[in-house]
Amino acid sequence: MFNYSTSEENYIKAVFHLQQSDGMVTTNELASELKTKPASVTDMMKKLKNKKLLHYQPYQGFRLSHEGNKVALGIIRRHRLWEYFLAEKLKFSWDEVHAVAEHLEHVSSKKLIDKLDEFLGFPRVDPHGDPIPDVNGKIETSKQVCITALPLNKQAVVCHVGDQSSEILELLKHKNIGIGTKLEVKKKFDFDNSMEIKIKQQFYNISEQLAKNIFVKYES
Amino acid sequence: MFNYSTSEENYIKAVFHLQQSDGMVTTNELASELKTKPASVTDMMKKLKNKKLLHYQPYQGFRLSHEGNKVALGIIRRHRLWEYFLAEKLKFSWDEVHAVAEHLEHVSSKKLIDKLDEFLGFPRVDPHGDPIPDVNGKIETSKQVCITALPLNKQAVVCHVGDQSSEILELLKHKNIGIGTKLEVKKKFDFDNSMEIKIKQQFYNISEQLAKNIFVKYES
DNA sequence: AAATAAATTTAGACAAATCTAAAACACAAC
DNA sequence: GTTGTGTTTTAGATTTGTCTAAATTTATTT
Repeated sequence: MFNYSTSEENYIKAVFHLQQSDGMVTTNELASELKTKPASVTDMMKKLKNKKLLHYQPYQGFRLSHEGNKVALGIIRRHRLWEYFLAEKLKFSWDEVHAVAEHLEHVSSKKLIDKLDEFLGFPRVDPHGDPIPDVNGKIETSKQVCITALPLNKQAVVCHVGDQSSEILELLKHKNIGIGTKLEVKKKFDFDNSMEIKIKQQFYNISEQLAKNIFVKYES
Repeated sequence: MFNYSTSEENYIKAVFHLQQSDGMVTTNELASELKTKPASVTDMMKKLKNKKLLHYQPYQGFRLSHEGNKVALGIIRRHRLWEYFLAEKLKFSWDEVHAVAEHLEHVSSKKLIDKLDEFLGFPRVDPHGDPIPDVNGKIETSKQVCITALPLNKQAVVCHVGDQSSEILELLKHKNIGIGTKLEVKKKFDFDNSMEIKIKQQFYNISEQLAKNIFVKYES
């Protein structure tokens, strides 16, 4: 409907992501997510409140309004479609798509995005397994499970990776783990919460930090 | 090498285009091209001079330095590759590509552009017939002729359109004129410099303004 | 060569987005 | 219920890009 600056869009997107887990988002959380200062966050939150994109009472944290959520889903749609395009058509590797998509997502032409969607064949998930909102902002919520909660010896398929930093993606590439990879948890160690998983007859050791970022669906 | 703001890039691009015809570009020319005020132009010219992208002595007009030209060609490469992508892959019509490419051109990832170029099959000209600079900024200069200078009854092929406004492109679409269209000038009228051209057994009347914007190559 | 007109530059102001440092607030601990 | 700590907000400054209005320079005309 309206157009927002690159900066506004980045704040909106960050609030959207943080409120998934936290419900209410705080100033410090947002500042560290966006690598900016708390004072800057407050300034922007006032602005977005004026534009009715979020609910915010001083000192009480914030969450997106209905309108704010719609805007966020639009940005996420653009981001994930570009990621898909970069990986699928331009053959970017898994860990490179995110950074470039961060820029492309701010080019906001509805027609561009809808035609891109069509050109790509209406993909449902991006290269990290995250669902892509459709034209109306509807997003698929699949019941995925973190491998820390997976029972032993149960076959499952990687469908999502939590973190998007190039560090984690580099590590996963090294261990041959990607979206669609079939795996089984063979052992869990209580000492450090690390685990051993099996992929194609090969065994790998996974740290707790890494495990927390790998999500799977059961084989269907 | 370095990164420039969207605003800086727009000024650089505009100077590049204006100096093709004029040699030396003036403050007012640039201001009207960019729909801004002369004072803003002066401010930006000082900045670009400091960055050694252009030659400029107060009151003497300006032209791009060697470095400035290289930067300009990079921007033009991005713009025209995106235009080609939009028209060829996303099926945008001729008159829609320019506006969207204006935004995409500012996403400056060398890898993105080089991979896009490869994906598109290294096209040589954009949908308006303008040549696309290669990775090294080299640009094809073809000896094209404006139809105002075309002898009567000589077969020629449209290869370029001067103006890029959606108005002119809409008009051309209506008359079935596009890149690759074969035409012949049948008559010129001295009164208003309008002319009659023939396309596929059909005759069309072309105003002086329009004729000045249509460029052709002779049939080969 | 002086006067006038046009183009260009300067000076000062403003909006957006950011920052630092100081003040205000919330809340847990005593 | 006062105190203290950490969080959040305010106040004021900065940078980028823009503008208006005034001053300056260049060009034109007589």
